[in-house]
Amino acid sequence: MTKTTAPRTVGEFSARLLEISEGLPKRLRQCADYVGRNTDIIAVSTVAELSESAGVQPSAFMRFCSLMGFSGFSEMQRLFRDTQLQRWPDYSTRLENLRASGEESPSALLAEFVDAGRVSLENLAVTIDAQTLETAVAAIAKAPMIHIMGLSRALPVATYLAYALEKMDVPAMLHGKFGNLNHRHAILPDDVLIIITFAPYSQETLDLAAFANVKGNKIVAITDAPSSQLHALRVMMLNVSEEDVGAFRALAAPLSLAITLAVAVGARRKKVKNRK
Amino acid sequence: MTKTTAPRTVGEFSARLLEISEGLPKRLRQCADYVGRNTDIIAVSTVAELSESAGVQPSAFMRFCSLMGFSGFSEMQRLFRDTQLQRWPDYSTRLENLRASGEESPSALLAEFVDAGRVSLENLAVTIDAQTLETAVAAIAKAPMIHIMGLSRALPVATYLAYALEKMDVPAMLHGKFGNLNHRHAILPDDVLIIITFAPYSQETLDLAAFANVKGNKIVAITDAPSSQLHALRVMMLNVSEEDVGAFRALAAPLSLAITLAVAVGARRKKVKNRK
DNA sequence: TCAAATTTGGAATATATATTCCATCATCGG
DNA sequence: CCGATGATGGAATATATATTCCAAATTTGA
Repeated sequence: MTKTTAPRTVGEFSARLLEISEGLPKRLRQCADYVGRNTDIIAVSTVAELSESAGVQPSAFMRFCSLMGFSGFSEMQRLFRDTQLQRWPDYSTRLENLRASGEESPSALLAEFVDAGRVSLENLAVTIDAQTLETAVAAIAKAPMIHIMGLSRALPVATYLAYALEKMDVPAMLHGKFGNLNHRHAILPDDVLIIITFAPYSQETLDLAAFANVKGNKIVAITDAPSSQLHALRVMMLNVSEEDVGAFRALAAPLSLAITLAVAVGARRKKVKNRK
Repeated sequence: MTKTTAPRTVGEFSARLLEISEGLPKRLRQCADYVGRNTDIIAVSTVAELSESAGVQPSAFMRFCSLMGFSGFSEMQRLFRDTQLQRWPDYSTRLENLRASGEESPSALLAEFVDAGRVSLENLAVTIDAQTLETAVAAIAKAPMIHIMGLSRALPVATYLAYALEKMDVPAMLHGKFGNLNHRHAILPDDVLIIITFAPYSQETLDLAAFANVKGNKIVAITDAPSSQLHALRVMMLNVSEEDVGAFRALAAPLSLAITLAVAVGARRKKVKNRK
C-alpha cells in the first residue's frame, strides 16, 4: 500500500506533507492542514482527539497516516514522541535541579532567566508580524545610512545592532548622549532611524524620533508595547514582549529581533550590490 | 483508597512528590526518583516504558501513581499531556511557518535566531556549573568596585551588566577603548574584574585581564570556550556556548548569564548591607 | 443524466496498554 | 527464631485505543 518510505525526521515529515498536499480530497486536506498547523500536539493526543479537532472521522485520519507513508497512526506518533524525548534529554530536569538549589542561589536565578528567555523567544516567534518585519527590512536596506538609538536597558540592543551592521559593511551610526553632544543633524533625507526603547521610555530617544519624523525620515521602532507617543509618529513598530524575572529582563527576544534585522538588511544590500 | 486530592498542576505534583518522598520503600523510592528527574517524558511514555527505565515492575509504578493521589497512571499522564498542550499553543508550528516563508525572508531568519537562542539557553542550563557560579557571585559581591570590560560582540553584554549593576546601586565601571584612554589604574586592590570575550578574543580585553592578574585582582570571565590565554591567568571561567546562525549569534545565553550575575550580586549586597 | 470511481462515515474488530489480584518474598517486633 | 505486616513480581483481566472493513454518499467523466 505504501510505496514511499515513512518519514524518519520531523523535517522529512514536513516535506512529505507539502508533497502530498496538492489535489487532496476534502477530508484528507482537512487532516493535512490540521496536522501541518499542530505538529506538536500529535505526540500527546489520540486518533480520536486529533480527528475530532480536525473535523473528520478517525478512519479518515488513518487514511491520512497511510498517505503520509506510515503503517498507521501509531508509527506516525512514535516519530513525534521520539523526537520529543531526544529534544528534551534532561533540560527541564536540569532546570528543576537548578531551581531547587535554594530560592536565593545564583543557580535558581539562572534557571528563572533561562526559562523567561525561552518563553520570550517563543512569544516573539508567535507574535511577530512577518509583513511588518519585511517592510522594515526593505526600508532599512534602501537607506544610505542607518541611525540607531537606544539608551539604558535598550543600549545593549543598540550596540549589537551597530556592531552587526558594521560587520556586514552596512553604514550605520550609533547615537547616544555622550558629553551632551548629539548628532541629530547627521540624519540626512533618505536615512532611516532605528530606535529601541522599553518602558519607561527614555525621553532622549523619543525626542530623536520626533525630530526624524518632522524631517520626514522613516523610523523603525523596537519596543515592548505600543506606546501612545510613538503611535503619533509614523513609525514601523516591531513589538517584543519580554518576560521578566522580578524587575529584570534578559533581552533575549529584542536582541534576536535586532540581529535578524541586521542580517536580513546586510544580505539584501549585498544582493543589490552584486546585481549592479 | 486515595485520601488526598490529586495534583492539578505540575507545581502541585512536585510538591506532593517531595511530601511523600520521606521514608519510601525501595521500589517506590525508585519510582519517585525517576519521575522527579524525568517529569517531561511522562506525557509521551507508557507505564511499561517508564517502569522499565525506573527499574521496577509496572505494578509497582501503578502503586506509585496511587500514592501520588491519582486514580491511576492514565490520570497522572493526563496532567502532563494537558500542560504540554497548553504550553505549546502553536509555537513550533508557527516557527515552521516562519521558516517556510522562503529561505531568504526575514521571517525565516528570525525563526533561525529564535531557535538558536532557545537551544543556547537550554545548553546554558545544562552546562553551567553551579559551584563556579556561586564562587563568582560571592567574589563579586565582596568587591568594593566592579570593573567590566567587553568589546565588539561582547559589548552588549558588558553594557547590560553595567546597567543592571548600576540599577541595583552596586558600584560598577565599564571599561572601553574610547579615545585611546584607559582606566586600568582605577582598578584598586580588592576590586574584581569581569571580562566578557568571545572568539576571536579582543586583545584589549585580554590585556586588561593580564594587568589585573598581575595586580592580584580577582577575575571573572564570561567566554564561549576555554581559552588558553585565559587559563594561564587565575580566572573564574563561566562558559557559554552560543549556537550560531551563519556567522552570527544572538547572545541570548551570555546575556542571561550576565543578568543572573548582576541580580545575584545585587541581592547579596543588599542582604549584607541590611545586616549591618 | 447515468454509471464508474472515489471518498466518506460509522460500526466491528484487533491490539496495545493500563490495571488488578494474589502468591511469594522481605522486614520488623517480640 | 517465629509470626505478622508490608512490599514485590508476574500473570490475568479490563479498558482504551488503533485499525479495518464495507455500505452509503459523493464526485467525476462521458
